[in-house]
Amino acid sequence: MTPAHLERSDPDYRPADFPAVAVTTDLVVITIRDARLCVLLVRRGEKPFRGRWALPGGFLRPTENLDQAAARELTEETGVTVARAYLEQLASYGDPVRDPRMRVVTVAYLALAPDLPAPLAGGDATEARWRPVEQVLHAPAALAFDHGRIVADGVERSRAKVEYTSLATVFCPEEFTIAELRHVYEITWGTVLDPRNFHRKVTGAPGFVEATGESTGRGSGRPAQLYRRGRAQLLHPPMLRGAAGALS
Amino acid sequence: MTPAHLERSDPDYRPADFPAVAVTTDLVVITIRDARLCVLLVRRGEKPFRGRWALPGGFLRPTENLDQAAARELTEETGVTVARAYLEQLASYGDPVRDPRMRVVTVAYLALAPDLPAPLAGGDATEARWRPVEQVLHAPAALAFDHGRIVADGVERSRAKVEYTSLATVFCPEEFTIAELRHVYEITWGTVLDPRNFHRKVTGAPGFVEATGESTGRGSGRPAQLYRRGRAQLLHPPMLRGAAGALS
DNA sequence: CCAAAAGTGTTCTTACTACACCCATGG
DNA sequence: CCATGGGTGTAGTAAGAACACTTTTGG
Repeated sequence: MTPAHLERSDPDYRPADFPAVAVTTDLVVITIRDARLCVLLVRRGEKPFRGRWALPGGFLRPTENLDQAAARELTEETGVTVARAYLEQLASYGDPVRDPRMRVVTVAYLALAPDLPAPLAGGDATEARWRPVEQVLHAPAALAFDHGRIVADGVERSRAKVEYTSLATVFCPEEFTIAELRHVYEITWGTVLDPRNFHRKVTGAPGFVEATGESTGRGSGRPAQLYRRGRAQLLHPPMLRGAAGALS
Repeated sequence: MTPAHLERSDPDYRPADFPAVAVTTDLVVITIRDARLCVLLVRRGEKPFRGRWALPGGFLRPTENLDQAAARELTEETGVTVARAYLEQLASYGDPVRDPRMRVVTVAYLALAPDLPAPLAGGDATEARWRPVEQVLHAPAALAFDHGRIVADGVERSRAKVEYTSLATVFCPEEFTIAELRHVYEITWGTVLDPRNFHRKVTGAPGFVEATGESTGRGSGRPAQLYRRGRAQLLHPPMLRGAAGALS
């Protein structure tokens, strides 16, 4: 078989005729701020949808793959490195009329990050801001393009993933208490969990969290132990959010 | 705000300069044949990778969205309509050198279908065939492009989805016995399940299956009741495949 | 001492496991 | 009658739900 680099240089190998498409990556960056699930939005400085809020994103560059493009956008928009956050591909969106200029297919990524300093403005965004996801879910058409739908998909994925993975810890600082971790679940799901059963479940799940030995005295009441995230990626059995597991 | 059709015709609105990308959809069509999980492959009639086995797929057309492109490919390659099968977006793959001709981003779809007549050849495929997924997972590099990786991702998604959805029924004919449904799980997961507990769990899960009242006498032993798939999409609680739930 | 939050012990209940047992048909 | 697979009953066990109770701090 002919090596790839030879084939690439041979013009006969080009596909006959294909529709011109632009590919972008868009980011659904989710964090917890002021006890609310928030998503990062930027205000568009260009047409179309100039002045409307949209997801951060941009065109795929020639030499980078999809994951690299998303990681680059994340760092550009938030200053956060991939090491400190979590990034995974969400889904692709390619309705023919989703962008009025031309055919654009976007590969959306979901990023989960701890509470961050105020977001950076940059690129074609005149402004950047954290917005509570409830506002977006309630009025998805307020965002540019189909970004309201993408945010909804990202939030749904987040809510599902914290159930059976240890991802809830990426919303917490480096060291955190069990109560702080519980608040992450309560905010993500909009439920109230029993602190006592939650504590037992989290500390009993091997590799979920590991104690630092330190404790914190902030606030009233008995000081809480501090924990770091453990090595486990998956939770067996998962956390439960439904009728069961939640307080009535 | 300016209507979309006006913006589209205004050349000022075009993005300055974006890399030329071709977008394709590829299908991971999975079925059960001869008690094995099988994936549909086509033999390539064109360079690159001429003569190698690959996933069915093709270029996105100007007026269709991603789901429509995948549904069209599915019907073209298998003759199966979307109504009879299950189709969902799997993931997108966009490594810069995954196609030696040019930059190609593919949006892969996962299709689950009941046992089908011999697949159709068509398009640029000289031949089409069902191949046991184990062969592909064992030697992913035997397929063209990165299709081995895509198949692996599709199989993993299938195995996970039958756990908490009622999707296993799409592998069965219109009417099926509980034992046939159990075989779907056993083949998908490569485990052996207790027939008695499986029967109770499936018939006890509301909306999973509904009895037709008919029964079948094929084979020896007591005739089995026939069931149709129910309306439920999700299984609460899920089927279990791990150490628990399987026979030793 | 009291309020407040952290953390433990214990009972109740659900749901899965394992397996004995009965049912209905073909040969 | 026996073999074969379909289907039910039931005791044992793992894990969640609910909640009483103890611990440790600040005021």
